[in-house]
Amino acid sequence: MPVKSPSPKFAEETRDTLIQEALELFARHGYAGTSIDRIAEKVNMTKGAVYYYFSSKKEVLIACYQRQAQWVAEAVGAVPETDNPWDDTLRLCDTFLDFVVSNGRHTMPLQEVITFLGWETWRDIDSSYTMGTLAHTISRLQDGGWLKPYPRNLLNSMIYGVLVEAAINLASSPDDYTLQDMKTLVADFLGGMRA
Amino acid sequence: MPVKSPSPKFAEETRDTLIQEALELFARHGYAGTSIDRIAEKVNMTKGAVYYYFSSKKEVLIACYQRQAQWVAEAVGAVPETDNPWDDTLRLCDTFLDFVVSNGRHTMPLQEVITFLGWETWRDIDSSYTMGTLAHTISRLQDGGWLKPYPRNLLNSMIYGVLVEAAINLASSPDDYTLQDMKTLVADFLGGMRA
DNA sequence: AGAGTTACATACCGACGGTATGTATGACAT
DNA sequence: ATGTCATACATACCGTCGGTATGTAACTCT
Repeated sequence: MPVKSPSPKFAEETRDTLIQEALELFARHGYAGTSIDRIAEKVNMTKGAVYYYFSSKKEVLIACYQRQAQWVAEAVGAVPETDNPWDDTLRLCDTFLDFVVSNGRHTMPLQEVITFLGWETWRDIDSSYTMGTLAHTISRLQDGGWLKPYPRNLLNSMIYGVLVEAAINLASSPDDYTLQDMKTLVADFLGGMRA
Repeated sequence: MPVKSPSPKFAEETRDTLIQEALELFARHGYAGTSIDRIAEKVNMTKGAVYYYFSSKKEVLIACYQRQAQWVAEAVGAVPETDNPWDDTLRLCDTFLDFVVSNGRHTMPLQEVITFLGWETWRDIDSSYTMGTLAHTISRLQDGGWLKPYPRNLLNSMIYGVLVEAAINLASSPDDYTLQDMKTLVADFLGGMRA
């Protein structure tokens, strides 16, 4: 069997495609339903190669989720900031839902990531991405006195939680309601917390 | 080795303790972290015995979750119905959160159940228990014109989703906020949907 | 040209989900 | 009393999977 040239350039490339293909398998068949062997097979390698790049299956999941979180964060981070933090927050939520709906087939369900990574690890990763952006907007709301005086962590967790919940429902629902229905409900949810 | 008398009375009893012990192991060590062998060991039996009562590990999970859901449904179903559906709904939510907080150590995280059973199976089970009770209250709200005109399934899914999200956060949060904080937020969430 | 590092492949282990089969026990019909 | 049959398990085994240890070809550097 021919082996690729041992240059760090090729190695990074290999690692990159590894993450990409693993993410697709995780998204389609779930974490438990995707074996390392199958990931390796998809990139025409063996299990040993995967374990050369990642020390465990969990590490593969982490890398995949980091990439996924980065995508979401890029979409959400592209929302421009105006002088009205309330409208900014609403647009951020809408953008998040738009992204998840349009990319749902190629992303891993958050609940699964949380289950297999554990709550803390997940939160550590996510706080650098989408949750970070969201927390910033929420801080603007709170500092501007737009919201009732909730504890900060409660706000971040639950607003993000509602968005995640909305995303999951949109992804798995029949055609009982539309994306617009969901956006309206999320907006009303925020409205209920307004000072 | 002595074998128990093959009477259906003993068999039901055995199945019952099997569910009980499995539920405790699932709650403490998670689904993936609990092997059938370990469940069998805890009831002084072997794997074969477990597979006599359940056709798969998933079936064990289903049985355990049904029992857990029944407990929650009993607590939530005990909330009396008054002529004010709004207050009834709020009390139902509070009762749900109370129960989850006080029994959190002995119950399986919902996200894990959803992950391993799949969204549809979970919903099929849950609709007979807590979600059923909740749907009834929500229908009263909607029929009484208390709520904005959302699609029914959207309401049920998201309100329950928020409760589940709240429960998960309460179970895994540090002491950043209190149960009362969470109840206030949930109440405000419902307030945002008021007509 | 030899030594060391890189980028994999190969072979193997233990744990686990699941299955097939054996078997002691009691119920029941004769 | 005895044979038959279902019950309630135990035992033994298989395939898969996560993980590890080791081998090895290719390239780099001296």
